[in-house]
Amino acid sequence: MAHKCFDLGCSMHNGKGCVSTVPIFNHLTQDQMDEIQKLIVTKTFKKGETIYDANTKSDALYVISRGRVRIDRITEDGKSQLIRLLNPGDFTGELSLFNDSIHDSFASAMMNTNICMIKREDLQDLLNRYPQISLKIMSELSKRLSKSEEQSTRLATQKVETRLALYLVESLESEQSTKIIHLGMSKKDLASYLGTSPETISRKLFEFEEAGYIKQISNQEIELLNIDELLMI
Amino acid sequence: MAHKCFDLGCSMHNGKGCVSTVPIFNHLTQDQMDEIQKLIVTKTFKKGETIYDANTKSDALYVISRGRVRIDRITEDGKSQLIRLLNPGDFTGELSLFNDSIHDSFASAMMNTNICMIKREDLQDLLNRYPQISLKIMSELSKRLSKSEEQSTRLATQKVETRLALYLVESLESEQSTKIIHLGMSKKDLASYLGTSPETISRKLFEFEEAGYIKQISNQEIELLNIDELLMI
DNA sequence: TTAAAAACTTGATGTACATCAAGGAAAATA
DNA sequence: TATTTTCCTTGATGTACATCAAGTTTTTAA
Repeated sequence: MAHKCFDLGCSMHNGKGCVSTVPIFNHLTQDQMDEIQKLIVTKTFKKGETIYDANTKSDALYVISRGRVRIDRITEDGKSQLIRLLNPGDFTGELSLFNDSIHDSFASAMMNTNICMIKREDLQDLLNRYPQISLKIMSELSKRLSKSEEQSTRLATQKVETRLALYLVESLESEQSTKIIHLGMSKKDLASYLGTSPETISRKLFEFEEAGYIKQISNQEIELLNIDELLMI
Repeated sequence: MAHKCFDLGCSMHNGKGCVSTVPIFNHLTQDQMDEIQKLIVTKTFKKGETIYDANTKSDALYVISRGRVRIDRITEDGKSQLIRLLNPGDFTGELSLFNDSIHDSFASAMMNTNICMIKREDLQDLLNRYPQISLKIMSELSKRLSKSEEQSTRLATQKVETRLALYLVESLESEQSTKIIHLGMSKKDLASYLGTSPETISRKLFEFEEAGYIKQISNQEIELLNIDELLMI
């Protein structure tokens, strides 16, 4: 489970750089991690800055070291959807890395963010020498594929209400004991992610609150009062 | 580009088995392919038979050798969606293979189908010795991820009309010269895949035909008459 | 600290699409 | 070939949700 990093005070930065903290590398020996660290270029992005654009062909693996990154997709006719949020330890850039293809989405920093970049050739070399890294990447890619397909199925078959309720409950799972979830994004972005409009999010949350299922504490904080009922929607 | 195999007369079967025909293995030397072939168990499934179920934990990679396979996802409340069709050369099973996780979807044969199966331990061993195979798998997984995210974005932002038009045009790309596409599935299944109802598919195709964009030749064959207009929808 | 810009809420209205129903066509099975 | 089953079509009706609009609050930036 990736360590969540919602505010600027939080940091995974340490003397060793980011290799030792990310799941795809931190299972290696110290010597191997030191070797990889030398190949890494760390870049800092300010809030709102673009990390890569759709239709560009940047050959690198991007690993989030500190901060938070959003991935958006643009349709043929200019609409956009938020498809993923990346927290420290997560990576992106795989499509243009393994496919001689251009990026099909764009990545931007949601707060001040540090990113570790490894060039395509360097990574290929690592993958050839340490097959374990490939296994980690395949594990991560297949998990993401599964989540993405689940999202498709929900968009295809469920009402907004249901998608929202499931989203709330699943957000809780990462933070234990307390029943307060931090959306970590605006409701406008949540609407985009769930394939609906901000107005509908607003109204549905109001309905949930009226029914006693949740309590809206602040714009991005929600307390879940009745998880069982939420799951029944 | 995978060789498409729509009817029973078509076959990729040959004396060497399926290793030499599938993209994730056919770049290896003959000796290596022969070695892999020995690890493979070939299974035959009749039309309609289940290959694996959701919630089972079968540790194998499934590579389609001959025939056609569908992957469906079931939601918490019992609705289902067709999410992928597999043709010869395609593989599945990766989630439970790389993650100690159970299948989150189920696979069934759409026609009589031959499948090559490799056990988890055997594959892990191969991946350790031939890192090239991992690269092919990562390439394939990231392409599928990209397609799945694109599908999400379309479901989230586009009208049924648009999704259908795009589907028709993109179906053509695999078959050159002629402008006739073979759906390869019932309209009921197409509706499920596109996140709509069979009735709506029926009506939209009728509208496309009325507008002169397409001609419905038979239930699963459609001639595209005006691709540019279809892309403008 | 104040001004400006986003984000959020709530109401009113419209529409794309689901669902139900029932007859007809095609496909599967015996 | 006959018979059953599944699939497809077309109409009628209902609804979940988008969109527009305008006021309000929160956040950001100067």
